[in-house]
Amino acid sequence: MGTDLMHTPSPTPPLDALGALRPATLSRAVQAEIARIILSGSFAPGEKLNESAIAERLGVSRGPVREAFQALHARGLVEMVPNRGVFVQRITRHDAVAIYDVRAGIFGTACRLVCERMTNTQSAELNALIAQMDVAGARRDLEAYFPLNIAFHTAIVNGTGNEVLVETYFGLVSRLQLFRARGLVHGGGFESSNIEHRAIMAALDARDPRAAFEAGYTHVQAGKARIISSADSQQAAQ
Amino acid sequence: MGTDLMHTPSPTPPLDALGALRPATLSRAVQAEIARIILSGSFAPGEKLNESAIAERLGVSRGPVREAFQALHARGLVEMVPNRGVFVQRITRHDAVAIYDVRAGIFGTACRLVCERMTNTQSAELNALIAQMDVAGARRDLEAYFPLNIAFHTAIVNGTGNEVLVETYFGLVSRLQLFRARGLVHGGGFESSNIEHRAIMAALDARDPRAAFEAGYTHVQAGKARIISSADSQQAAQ
DNA sequence: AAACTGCAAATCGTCGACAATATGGCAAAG
DNA sequence: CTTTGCCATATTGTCGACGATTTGCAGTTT
Repeated sequence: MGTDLMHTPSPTPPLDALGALRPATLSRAVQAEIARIILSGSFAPGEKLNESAIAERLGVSRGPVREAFQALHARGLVEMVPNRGVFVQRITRHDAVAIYDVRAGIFGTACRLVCERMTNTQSAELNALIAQMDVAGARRDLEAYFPLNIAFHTAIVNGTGNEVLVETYFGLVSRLQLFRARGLVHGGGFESSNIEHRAIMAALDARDPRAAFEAGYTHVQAGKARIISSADSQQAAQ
Repeated sequence: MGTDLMHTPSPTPPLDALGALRPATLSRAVQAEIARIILSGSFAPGEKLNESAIAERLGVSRGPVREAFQALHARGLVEMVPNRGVFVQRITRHDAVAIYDVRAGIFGTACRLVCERMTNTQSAELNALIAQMDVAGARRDLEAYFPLNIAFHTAIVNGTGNEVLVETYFGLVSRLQLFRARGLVHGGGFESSNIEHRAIMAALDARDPRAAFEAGYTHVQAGKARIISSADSQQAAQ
């Protein structure tokens, strides 16, 4: 009787108001936990993740762990080989370059989109962050500069109001954390970084979408160059 | 003994040469099948997908179906509500606009990246496709024009050699198919479309990356305007 | 000594069953 | 007649177990 899956007249649309916020389901919790561990760098890249071991460690069955693996694979954090298992995604320099190029395009696009709908409040917020970064930069206070830098980028990306863009952008950032987790010093040249932030801000305040894209794109590309060269030197020194 | 998952010395790197090409695992096959059915438009948007029913129909257990659902959720094709089930993703006009904006940024970036490393062979291939589209356009032969149009875009995206960009782009395209599957006539104004293709080509041949981005971005934005207005008129007529 | 073959252990893929949660209908109260 | 609470049903979430595939080792052969 109920197996006619072709013509169910869609009785109840989901209409999930008030969003699914909490990890009510166990799989979600497992996924969040494994993602946290991976991004913290506790697993070596390419390391095998044993289903049974993780299930036992988390006190759950293998089912939720397998579902969590699927989600992590979609996020690009693990690699799945049939009949072999899942491995922490191995990010080569080549991969990192590819991710950065896409991120540059996405972030530039975010700048462009924000430029077309920016409110005075948003502009003030961004300017305030730049000012704070100037202060932190003058003090060479990396611990203060770094979260401000992230907040600046996040404000622009979220400012688009484009949920797809937000998801795509942070997905790429997650994968790059996988690269940074190799023990990368990511401090080099943050003096020039805030100069680029001001260039973005200038294009935004000028309401020039094309210049905004260009400034955002260039900024990420510059960041790519800094990170990649840093990784190369570290790799050579190793 | 074997439960120490923190310090396995990563004995065998995956190194999956010769790639995982075919759905050796059952879950992959199930995922591919469900994705095919969804993208074919056989399911109404927002329709509930019953695990047991699909499992029985495909002759498998519920496990592989659940894993397939996870993957489909990551691809943005279904929505998962805890303790309620999974539903075919409902794409509103607002969502479609958001996806198109991101796709525009990605495709523009693809044009820019291709521009920086384009070979003569690639240029010739793209020009050939444009010529063929001219022929099909003159004949008003939509059946011939459409696959050529897809081939043109695909050639540019693949031409970047950036695997992350390729995945991201086609992921967005999949979601848009979900929007088109609502029974959208997507033929409107393909005369202007090939003019835009020539603009992209001109920027590529001129080796002007910024112009290439702009041409690609504008092209997708124009396509967005065509589809969205078409959807609006159809929705109004309904 | 090196390489190949076969076996045994481990791990993944899949399955059926039980428990928890949501859905829809029915009855009773207002 | 409407509304509210309860209960039967259906469906999802989770679990433990069985079969299939891979891996590593031991023994044998050239």
